[in-house]
Amino acid sequence: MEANPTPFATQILAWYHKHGRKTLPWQQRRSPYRVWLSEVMLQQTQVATVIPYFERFTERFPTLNDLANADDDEVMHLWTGLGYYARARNLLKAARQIRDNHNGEFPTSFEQVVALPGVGRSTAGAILSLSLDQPHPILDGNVKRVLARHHAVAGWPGEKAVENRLWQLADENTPLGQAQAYNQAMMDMGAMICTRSRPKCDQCPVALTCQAMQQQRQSDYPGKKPKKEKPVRACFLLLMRFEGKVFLAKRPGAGIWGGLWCPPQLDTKAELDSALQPLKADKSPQMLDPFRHTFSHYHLDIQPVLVELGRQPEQVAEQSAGWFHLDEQHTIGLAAPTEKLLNQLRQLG
DNA sequence: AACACGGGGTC
DNA sequence: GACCCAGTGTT
Repeated sequence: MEANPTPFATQILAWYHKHGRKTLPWQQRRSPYRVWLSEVMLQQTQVATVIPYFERFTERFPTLNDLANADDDEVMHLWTGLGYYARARNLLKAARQIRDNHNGEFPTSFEQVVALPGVGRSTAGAILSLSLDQPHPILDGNVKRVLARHHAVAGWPGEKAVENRLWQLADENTPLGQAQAYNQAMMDMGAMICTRSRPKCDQCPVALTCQAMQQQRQSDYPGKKPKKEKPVRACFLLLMRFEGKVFLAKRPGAGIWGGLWCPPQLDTKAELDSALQPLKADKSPQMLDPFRHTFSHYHLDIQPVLVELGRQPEQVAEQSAGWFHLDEQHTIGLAAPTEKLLNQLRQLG
């Protein structure tokens, strides 16, 4: 960390004061709680997507304590569609830790913040610098791209050596007394100027010293992740409908769609058949349009199967499962494909 | 269809 | 530390 801004930081700060973003929702009524929530939502997710989620979330849970006392399903419900649902589970876990171990006050030391579930080095630095102007560097995807290009850091940032070099550059350039403005500036630079494709180098405040620009190799930095073939898996999702209600079961906390409500998933035709066997169906099961859902590490080809039931099976005893009215308000978390399927059912009538 | 995006968990 | 896991929007 530098007491005096480097020439690079000076240019970045000057650009920020003229062109940076200062009206994002989490930049208003700035607090560690609001910045933490925004930073967790912004992990893997773009600003434009996050804004409406952030607004809904903070309206429902204005304070850390409101979140700590929230119902799990309601938190997952407000996260529906954002993806990476472990983030929401960690968020709630962290809120309860703060309530129980820190008297409900958001911790202000780096060690305490980075110890919260779902908060790593970069997110902890962002929370403390953006909300309290503490001097910590950050290294999110935007900052990585700006630094990798400016200093021509070759290689994929997922490799430890590359990541270490980028952290070193981030640390060296973060000005001690202006970490808040500088870190926000670097994120804005990555989002607005030094974009992944077609960077706006003509508007860049540090173009003159940019190594990638000098080599005309902007698109070579940062290095790309080595690609692996994604395996394809397939499953059936069983949509049982009875009097406008559909059957959903809550998935276990670990694994895909953890903590979300989902129609029964059958991995083979045999499993599907035995699931259909005991049902009193009005008519034969109907195959809906199949579609592909891609996770970070595999493709899932989903064949939805709709069964209209003549009566409601007595599975009520089962915990964490139940019948949900398609046309009534609910406060449970759904994965994006589940939401899509329920909307299809509403359309089908 | 390929790509990008921080952190957790497990060994 | 090295490795695997996790969803969605953009390009």
